[in-house]
Amino acid sequence: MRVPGRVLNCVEQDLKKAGFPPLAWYDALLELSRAPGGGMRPVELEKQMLIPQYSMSRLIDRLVEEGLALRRECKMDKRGLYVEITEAGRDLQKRMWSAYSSAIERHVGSKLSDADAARLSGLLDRLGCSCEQPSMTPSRDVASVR
Amino acid sequence: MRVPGRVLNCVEQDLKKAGFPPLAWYDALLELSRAPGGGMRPVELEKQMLIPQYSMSRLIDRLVEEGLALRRECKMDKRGLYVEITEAGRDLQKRMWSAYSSAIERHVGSKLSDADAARLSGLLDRLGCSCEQPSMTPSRDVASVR
DNA sequence: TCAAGATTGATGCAGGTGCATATATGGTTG
DNA sequence: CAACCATATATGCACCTGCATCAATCTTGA
Repeated sequence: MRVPGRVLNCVEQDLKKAGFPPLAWYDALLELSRAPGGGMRPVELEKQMLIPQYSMSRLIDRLVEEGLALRRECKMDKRGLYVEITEAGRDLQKRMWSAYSSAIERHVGSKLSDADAARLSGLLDRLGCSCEQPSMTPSRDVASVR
Repeated sequence: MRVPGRVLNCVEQDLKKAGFPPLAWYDALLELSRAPGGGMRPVELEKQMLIPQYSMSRLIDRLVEEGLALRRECKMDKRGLYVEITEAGRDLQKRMWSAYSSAIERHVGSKLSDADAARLSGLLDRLGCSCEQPSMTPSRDVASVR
């Protein structure tokens, strides 16, 4: 049970040693860079990355502080906002990928054949279903269907 | 990569909902309960659990605070100490096991056949090797073999 | 034997995370 | 359209973690 966490941790360490921010930053920047127009709603990002709402809020804080993304108002829904990746953000994402990919190769790729990696991935997929994040909404009593 | 962490997290949540402390407490109590005389050195525990030294130091703090273990002086090596599990500790470990095992069944066992679980375990084992914890000791230049 | 270095364990501090809750806006229903 | 509930995001607080470092005690080599 502890192995995957440690492997992921090793990858994070490699990134840190290379002077890069945590993997969560990469994930967010990657999602944003793929979004049409380079922007999306925090809620979307949360769902993609499967992290809790407050965690996303703070991640965005940090990205914005570092000039990697910016918050724009959302005209469709005034409760929300759009997060938009900046050029600096796109650039960092690309530079991180080189360190990230070599870390993956070092800690995973070099230890598993492609076939084994596929088997592992398949087995883990079966574990993953129905393992939801608390979603942070009290989500009242689901008993009554209205 | 994120699936195993989330599964482990689900198990932790189940334990918490049942009013139990974190899994790390269980692991430590289990190791201690198996030690001859119910006691061992923190350094040993660290190696077993693969957690950093300061983390173990604080885990012991908490176990002792809760009366689950106690620190005894180590006559062989006055730098160190012995951690000894108490009756309350043994009792908690046993009670946690029932919640723990059913959580494992719910989040893992029910999703994988025994054969698949064995396959998964085998694949993960291959990833695990050489993925060491920083061991917290500056561990000078390993270059010179003396 | 003694100084230099290694090992054991603890801890102050900065930063991250979860929980609960706040604020603002949207949606629905009677 | 008013009262209510839902959704989107932010934040105060307590706790946990990692890092760096400390003090005390071994160990070793000259």
